[in-house]
Amino acid sequence: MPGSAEAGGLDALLDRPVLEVAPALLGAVLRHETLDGVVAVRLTEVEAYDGPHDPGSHAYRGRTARNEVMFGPPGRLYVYFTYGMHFCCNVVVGGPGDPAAVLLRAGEVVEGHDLARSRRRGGERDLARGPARLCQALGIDLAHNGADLRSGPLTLTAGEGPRVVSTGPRVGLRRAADRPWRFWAADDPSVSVYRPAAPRPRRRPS
DNA sequence: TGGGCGATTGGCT
DNA sequence: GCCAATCGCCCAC
Repeated sequence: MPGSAEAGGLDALLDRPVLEVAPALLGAVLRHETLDGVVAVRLTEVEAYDGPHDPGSHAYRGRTARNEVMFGPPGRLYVYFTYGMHFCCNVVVGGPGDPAAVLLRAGEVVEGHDLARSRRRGGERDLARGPARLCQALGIDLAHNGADLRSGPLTLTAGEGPRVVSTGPRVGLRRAADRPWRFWAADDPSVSVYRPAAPRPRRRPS
């Protein structure tokens, strides 16, 4: 099946254009081991952010303290804090100086259900349904920004992807909202709900 | 140096 | 469907 990758093939997987990497990450498993135990999530929804060419990317306006990790080597986790209360995480793609990344938007908990539930409110289906929920279920925060996903407490393992991959516009973006760079496993209940960006109120409706 | 706004979520109408 | 929570980032002044 096209796009499928074997476990351990992470480096080969990430060494491709981000628009190819993103759908290929569907089915991959992100696993986090802490003192509390282990939670692992099989990815069912991701979004591609194409560095300097993409007005929707954090890296569009160049290197800053926040997006530093995006400019580093691939295979690391880029974590950012948003809305004053949530964390979201990305897999860094592309070589140094090419700040592409794949936002991990949703997944299905495949290991550590009890621990994930203790970190989150809500039912099984909602445990990792949405980028901030996924981070919460896995216990990911800013302390994990820049973490190497090949070894250590956080690992990403390529896996078999879904039979059908759907594509559509990314969620919540005002800029470049038309680019269909969101990828998800068709008919998977753990995929998050699409919400277009809230339109900015007109300053002076004249 | 100030202020608008965000790759969101959950609670309430 | 609507909206508050909540604060760091970043651009404009």
